[in-house]
Amino acid sequence: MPAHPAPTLEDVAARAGVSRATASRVVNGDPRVREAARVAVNAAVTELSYRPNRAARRLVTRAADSIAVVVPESDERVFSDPFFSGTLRGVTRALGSLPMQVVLVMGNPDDGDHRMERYLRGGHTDGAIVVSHHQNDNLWRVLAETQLPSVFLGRPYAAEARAPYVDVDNAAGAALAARHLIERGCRRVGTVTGPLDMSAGQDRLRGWQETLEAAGLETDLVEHGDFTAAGGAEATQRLLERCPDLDGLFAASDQMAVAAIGELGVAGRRVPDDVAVVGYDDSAAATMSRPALTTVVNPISEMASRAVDLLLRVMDGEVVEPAILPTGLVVRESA
Amino acid sequence: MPAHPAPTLEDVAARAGVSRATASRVVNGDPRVREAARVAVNAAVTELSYRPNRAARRLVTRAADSIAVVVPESDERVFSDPFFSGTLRGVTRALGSLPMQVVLVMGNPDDGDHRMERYLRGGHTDGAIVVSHHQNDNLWRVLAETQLPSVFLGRPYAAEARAPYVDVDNAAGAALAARHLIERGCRRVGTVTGPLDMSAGQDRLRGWQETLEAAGLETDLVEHGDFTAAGGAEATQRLLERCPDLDGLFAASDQMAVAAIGELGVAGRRVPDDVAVVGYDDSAAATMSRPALTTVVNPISEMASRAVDLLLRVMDGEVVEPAILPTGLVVRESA
DNA sequence: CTGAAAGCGCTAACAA
DNA sequence: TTGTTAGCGCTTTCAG
Repeated sequence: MPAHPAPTLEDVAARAGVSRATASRVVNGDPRVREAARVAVNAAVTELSYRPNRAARRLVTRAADSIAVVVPESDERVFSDPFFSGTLRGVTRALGSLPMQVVLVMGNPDDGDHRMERYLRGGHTDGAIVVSHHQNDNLWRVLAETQLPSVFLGRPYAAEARAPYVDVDNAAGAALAARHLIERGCRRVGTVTGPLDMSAGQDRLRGWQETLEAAGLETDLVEHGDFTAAGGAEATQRLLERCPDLDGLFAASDQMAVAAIGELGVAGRRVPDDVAVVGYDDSAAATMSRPALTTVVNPISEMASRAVDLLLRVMDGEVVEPAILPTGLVVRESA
Repeated sequence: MPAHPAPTLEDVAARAGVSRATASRVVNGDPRVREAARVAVNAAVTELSYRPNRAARRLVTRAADSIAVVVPESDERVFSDPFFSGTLRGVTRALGSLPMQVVLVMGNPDDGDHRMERYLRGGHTDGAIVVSHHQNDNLWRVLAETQLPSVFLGRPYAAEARAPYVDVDNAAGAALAARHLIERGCRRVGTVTGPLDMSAGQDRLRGWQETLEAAGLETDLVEHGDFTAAGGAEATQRLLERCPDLDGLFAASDQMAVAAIGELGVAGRRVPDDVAVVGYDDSAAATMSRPALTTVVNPISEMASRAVDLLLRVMDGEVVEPAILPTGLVVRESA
């Protein structure tokens, strides 16, 4: 076995004929070093293929170096919903060139396996962004207890969770969708909701409901979905059974909206002529769908950058306020 | 600003009235401590909400604590192909309760952005598992230069890459598929390949080719795909144009096979009656597809555990041999 | 511009 | 069973 102990800064310094301090300066790009010394050190570094020991460096600089993106969902969900890839991408981008690792922590805390909680309590990361928080996942409690700097992407469900968050006004977004449907002339407007143990699911339902009520329409056409295509398809079927003369539909995610359009097609309804459909997210699927989806904008990557921004500040010990981002409606073909 | 400096083991020890060493023992679960001391220390830990400093611990134990799963693909790809979620899940499982972080490093090295290389060279992780390595991604070179312990999941394309890997015999798998098609009576057998800048793509093509040749059949019906559904659909269309009497099809991934079945349906062909289709991966999509997919088993999660196993040993300084896992064919409805 | 020296917080012999 | 004592490899004053 290569009993080669990894070369240390000491070795580099020796080889370059300078002190450890000077070697350190060169390695870290400190300008106050003579050219000759710099060259010598750099040469030694490559010859020895020296790599600084992160732990040692970190111990003294006290620099943070990893944040967790926490997603209390099965890895299956995580990898099939574009929402998560968008978030992860946004986080990565926002971190830019900061030398910080992003650790993706997935897992369903419901099914007895407490790996996520253990991980978070283990102090393996310097901060956390919680992405798809549900009513019962207790994440806010764990986070509060460990005092791990953290921010929620999406308002936490529990009011006790006094953690900073970034969100959009989901109710307002849903209201936009409902209003568009009503103004289009729809009178039997249904909705396929998101998970109701998430604030986004609740808020979107509420926005739809209040808008319909204000217009004097019935709000009984509610079917529960879970943001996934499969869930959306089933919910649409149920809606169609209950109300064959449905003429407008608000789905709380694009994935569900696309599935709904498929289901509607199977049932012989034309979109938007027979049933107008509005989705939520303005994901890639919205433009690729036939007909293209009218949908509410969910600024995922902005939310991700804001979350990173907040988190960095929390890690700095700052006290920050929640951020609410604006939303809007994109009108395409489906409504 | 909570100018609170984080409590150290020293503080805990003081509060518990023991020495730092004893406190350390308690924190690390060393059994050789008196019950009273243990209780006192634990109390102090919670009161002070003490969390060990990882950097300090690591500095002395020299224990590794994070490995990268490197995927030179766009995040879009990564999040839409079940192969990657399977791999990631397998890696996570195999790591079990080892206190090691898994860092997902994605990115397309082709498009000028060298973040991945920088990251790898930055020494941010203690090892790497490279998942979807392409001919030109130069990963093996970077890895060799940095001497970062690493293993490839899938044989590296470049012969110069003398890194350990785990793989299945992709050619044998493809041969299984081709033979099944031939024995079924197919005479005009086409294939939709994977990316040909990956060893898996190449090997599967070769296995198909050799088997057809051995049976005295034509091997001209080759269309290039890229493992994705969209790529598979397009390739199938081209195949159908070139050869309307196609009666057998081997697709190098389940995603492409499912897309092919869809495309075949659009073109008025019945599966398997008019065209028999065999996929590759035995992913979840294979059982959900209508008709259910006959497909070659790709033991993703076993490969992932083996990769972890090898990597751990490489990180220990051991020299390891590549591992080749067995494969097989699962016959369902599509062929 | 450079070097000497002082730790960062922790674990692991070694003694007691 | 416990405490004492050395560092782990690095950065950073502080003198020179």
